[in-house]
Amino acid sequence: MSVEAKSKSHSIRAVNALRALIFAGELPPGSDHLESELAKKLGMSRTPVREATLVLESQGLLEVRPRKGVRISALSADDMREIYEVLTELESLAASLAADAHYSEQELSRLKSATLEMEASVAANDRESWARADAAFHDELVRLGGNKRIQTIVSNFNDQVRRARALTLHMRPMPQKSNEDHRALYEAIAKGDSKAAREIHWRHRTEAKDMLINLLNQHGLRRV
Amino acid sequence: MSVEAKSKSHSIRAVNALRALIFAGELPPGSDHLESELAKKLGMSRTPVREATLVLESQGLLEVRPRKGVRISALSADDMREIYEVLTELESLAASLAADAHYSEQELSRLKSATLEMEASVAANDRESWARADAAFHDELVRLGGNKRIQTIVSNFNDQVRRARALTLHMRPMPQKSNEDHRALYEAIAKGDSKAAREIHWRHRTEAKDMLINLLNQHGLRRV
DNA sequence: CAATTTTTTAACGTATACATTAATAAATTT
DNA sequence: AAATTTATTAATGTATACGTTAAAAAATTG
Repeated sequence: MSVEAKSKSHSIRAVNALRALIFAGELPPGSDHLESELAKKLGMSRTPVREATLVLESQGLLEVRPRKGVRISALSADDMREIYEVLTELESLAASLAADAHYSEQELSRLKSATLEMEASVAANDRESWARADAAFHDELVRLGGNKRIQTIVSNFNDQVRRARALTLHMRPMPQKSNEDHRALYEAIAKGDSKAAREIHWRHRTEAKDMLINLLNQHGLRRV
Repeated sequence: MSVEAKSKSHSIRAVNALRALIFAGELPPGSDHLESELAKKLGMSRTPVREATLVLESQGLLEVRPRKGVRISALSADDMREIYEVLTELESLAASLAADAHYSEQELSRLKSATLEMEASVAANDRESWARADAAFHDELVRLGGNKRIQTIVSNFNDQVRRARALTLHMRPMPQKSNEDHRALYEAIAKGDSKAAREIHWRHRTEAKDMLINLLNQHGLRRV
């Protein structure tokens, strides 16, 4: 039995299933879908589907447009800039908080191992594996920050830009510089230097934002 | 006919009505309420009420606890710290963005008038009026930042700490220093000095956070 | 034929009936 | 009487019926 099928309610299963369909590109950005279609596709009635769409709308993944169906969100370069501005700021805060927490090496081990994985991935020229380690690094960073609100917001926003990241992953040069940033950030956190941690990550994210937006523009990806 | 009654759907009216009941303290923090009770109170069926509770849950105002009713969120001092950390960071970013936008005096007029109102309120020893002007100032600041995502998050978080602010409004000394901060921030934005704008507002919010948390602790307000 | 009005259609919003299931109470056992 | 099992209750989760209403299609008018 799949994980989804174990979920208590159809409503929760609908949220997970719709997210999965969106991330898989089966419900592409900008496309419209009637409640009844989605209900049929998910094998349930409209009620739990409606509830799921409200939740996903509040997370910015789609928009409920009465009588026109739900529209899967399509982000412009400007939307991307807005989201990255917030991600930059909140992750930098998390980095600063993590440094102030004075974690032991033991407690920072997952952060460390993510940096090692990234370095190995770059050496092996494996972008997919690098992207997974990069995501793990950022997740762990935010977790170490210890602020649950930041975790929730960052998680939502990462969902929203997931497609754009996937699209541009193979357009980028191998992230050599990025790995140096991660290592420097790790050191700052281990030393408890919150000011440095904040600044290193802020620059790191700002550069990533500019890179992403330039790539989208260069490749004529108006909305993703 | 009231504004709420004009709203298209019962579902939207339920969201507004429940928010109003929460802010008015009629649904106090920590209290539980069955869907059917709320439906009866709002004069509609459970369906739109359920939809409203899902929306409000995603905004952090309540928690849906199956078979135990919805529980109105009660924030601890630590929750408050988390929320203020995020508010501090995002409003500071908004201040920085506003400065970078190089607005004209005309465009900054509402920000200016809010500072004047605050000064008049302090002179008149009128805390309620000061609080309204302060809220207007912060709203306008975030609006001038121009980032819609920041506006949404800040608005949600302000809703969550609204009760705590109201509770502590009359425990505070008259906000003399606060007005000086606002004036300095206005000047920094008018000059286009984004670094100063960010730092001034960051300190301002950090001090407000410490003040609020101290007041809650001193007065034994464990959860609000 | 264009513009307007009327009619039709169908998607949504809501109420309601019912199935499900967690929590409680009652009964039974030890 | 305590512990366990069984039965009951009631709140939720879901499906469905139906009224409402926006959009589309058809009919009418100028």
